[in-house]
Amino acid sequence: MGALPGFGWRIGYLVWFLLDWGRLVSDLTLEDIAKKAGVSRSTVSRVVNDHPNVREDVRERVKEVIQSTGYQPHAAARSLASQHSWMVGLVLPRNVSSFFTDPYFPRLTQGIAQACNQHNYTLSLFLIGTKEDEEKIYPRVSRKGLLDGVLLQSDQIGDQLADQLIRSNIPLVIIGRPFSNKNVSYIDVDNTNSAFIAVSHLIRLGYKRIGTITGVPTRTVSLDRQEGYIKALIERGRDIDESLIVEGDFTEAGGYYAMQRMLPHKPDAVFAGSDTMALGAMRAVRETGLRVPEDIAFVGFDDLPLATLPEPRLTTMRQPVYQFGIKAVEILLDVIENGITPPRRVIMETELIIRDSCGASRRR
Amino acid sequence: MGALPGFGWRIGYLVWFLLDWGRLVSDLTLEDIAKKAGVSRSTVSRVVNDHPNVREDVRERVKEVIQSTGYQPHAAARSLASQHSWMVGLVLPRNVSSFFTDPYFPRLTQGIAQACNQHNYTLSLFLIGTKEDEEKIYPRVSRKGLLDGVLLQSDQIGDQLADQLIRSNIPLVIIGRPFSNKNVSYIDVDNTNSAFIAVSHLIRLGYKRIGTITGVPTRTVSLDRQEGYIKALIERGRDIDESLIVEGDFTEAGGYYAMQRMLPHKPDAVFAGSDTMALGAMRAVRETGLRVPEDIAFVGFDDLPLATLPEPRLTTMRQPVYQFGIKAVEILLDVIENGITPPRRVIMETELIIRDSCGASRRR
DNA sequence: GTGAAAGCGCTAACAG
DNA sequence: CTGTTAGCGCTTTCAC
Repeated sequence: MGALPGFGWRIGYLVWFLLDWGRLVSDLTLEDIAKKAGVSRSTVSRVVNDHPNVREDVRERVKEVIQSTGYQPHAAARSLASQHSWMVGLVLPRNVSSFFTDPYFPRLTQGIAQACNQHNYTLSLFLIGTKEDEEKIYPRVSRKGLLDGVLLQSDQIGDQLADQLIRSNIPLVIIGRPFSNKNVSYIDVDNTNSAFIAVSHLIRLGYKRIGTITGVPTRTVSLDRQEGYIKALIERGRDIDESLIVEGDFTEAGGYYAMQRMLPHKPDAVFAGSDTMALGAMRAVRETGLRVPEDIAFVGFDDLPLATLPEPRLTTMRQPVYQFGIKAVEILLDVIENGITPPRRVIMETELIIRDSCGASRRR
Repeated sequence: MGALPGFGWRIGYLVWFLLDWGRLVSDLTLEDIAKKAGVSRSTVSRVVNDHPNVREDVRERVKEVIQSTGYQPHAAARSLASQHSWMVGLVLPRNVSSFFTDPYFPRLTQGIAQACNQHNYTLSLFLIGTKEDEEKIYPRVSRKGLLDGVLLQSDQIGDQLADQLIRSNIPLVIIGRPFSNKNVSYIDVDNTNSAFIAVSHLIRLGYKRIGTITGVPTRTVSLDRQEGYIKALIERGRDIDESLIVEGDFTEAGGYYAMQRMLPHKPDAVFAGSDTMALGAMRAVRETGLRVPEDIAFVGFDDLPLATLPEPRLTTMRQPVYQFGIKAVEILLDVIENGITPPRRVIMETELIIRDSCGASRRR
């Protein structure tokens, strides 16, 4: 080919044509850049990856060529050669029927996405919608050469995926307290203690018949918060009235119906397992003509933006949902990049935000 | 090495040790499977990819080996060789401050994720959080060898990313009506006509001072719905009262404040640009002691689950948000797999869902 | 500091 | 129908 200058010229012509034309603007390879900069592939690779061993002027020259051509390394090629994809997966389970009903998950996702942006990782989202999805999820997530690590929202009891992922040894951080796995990194708040504090607050305000709306009983978050509720009552020598413990499902509607079931048992205060359920419950209360907090006081959990909106602003246990996401990614990347082995448990702080719905101001 | 049987044995030993041990369970390559099945790499590749040209019994044998070893092809290697990653990106812009406030986006995302699962594509999520993200987003999304195509929620005026992506020639489907680009595939509803119908409904019910809460004026969806509102009024010979057109931002709080600004101008009905804003607006109305729909009637837009919850159930223009996601993926995969070139525009159907907030029942 | 060379694990002609 | 042979574009020793 070197013997055919005319041919070489035609190639050049073709390339520039394509360069001006769109799609192929950057269909250049390391090789091409190397040629243009008068160095070898290795050197270009080094400057692309910020390796130290490159003379400063050479580095500059190469960088200029990269700039002017808009060269970008081929993601798959790089992954294959380096065994590192710079991608992490976020897996959200099926039971999360509340995914688009409860702002919790969007908020969490936002935090995670933000952290991924910051660290230049690509985020893959695995939403498990159907039972079939659930069965096919493991191979999809664990496929070799796809993800460097995975974030799994999993506090479901008997979560198979969590077990499989742990066994697979892929870097993993669980969001929420896993039910039965001891040897995983996870991030959570102390739900039991937080609930304890929330309910104690209601007790201190003098309420006598304090009920609770729990989440689905298949998640540790529900169990933990319920446990905190019970502990708080017992610590003050109160009896536990089963009729004041009703089950919701973390949705607004769930809170609404749960409250309808609780109302006949005359609670004077309610600790709801989430803000969204608290909102639904308060709606049920209003519909019967009762007032919040005068007739029934409320404390929620989450402190999502919606908590401050409705008329009696919601007293609630704030948990740093967005920060969950940020932190979870940080832990995961630490494992990925530094191979930290011992599982880490991170418990984030919660804070009781006292507003109107608990009646604190009027009870003073 | 063939001359050192002892060494070979040790290798075998090592492999089985690892096989039992977790992470490396599937760190087998095509080559390994080929060896175990007594065929060549190509043949294994063929059965993995369901190519027809494989004898039935050979196919069975290979499949068995694959089953028993839990072999999975290496994603990056496959992408590199086939120039096809089986990944699509979903890009959600920054202006979508409402991402975790308005259930619209979670719902859309769900539809997209569902469709990706179905078609065995991996979904990557790009949430643009900060201005910096915005600047770095194009190279990240367009990186060679990463995505087969991208879904872009873009009806922002002057969306640079959309322009860049179009020029890059990567398969692209835009969700929403792009402001200035003619040559793209996109999927949307007819917002103008839908708003027209919604407002006409209010006119027909006899309301005289019909206001509207618009979305941010930088999105076509806001402009289109406002246009429909104006057209409906003009068609009936009504004057346009500027004081009855107020701007929200697609959040509950935005609707609330917008309504507070509109209230002094005494509307008797309101067309809100989204359900979420309608909810906020209705809250503002309630707080002043006025009733919905007796004093002020409402029609919303979206028909997200929350529309049916509050006391006067919301009359609203239903748009098939989840279906958007499904359909958008289908179009995108069509382009990816069949290289359909001419841009496609898909306009989905809307439907006016009449409930209580418009006062239809009492006006009859 | 820099380049040559050997893969990473797979797909896809091309022979046979 | 099956195996051989080239790569896909990049990283990474290993010499120099």
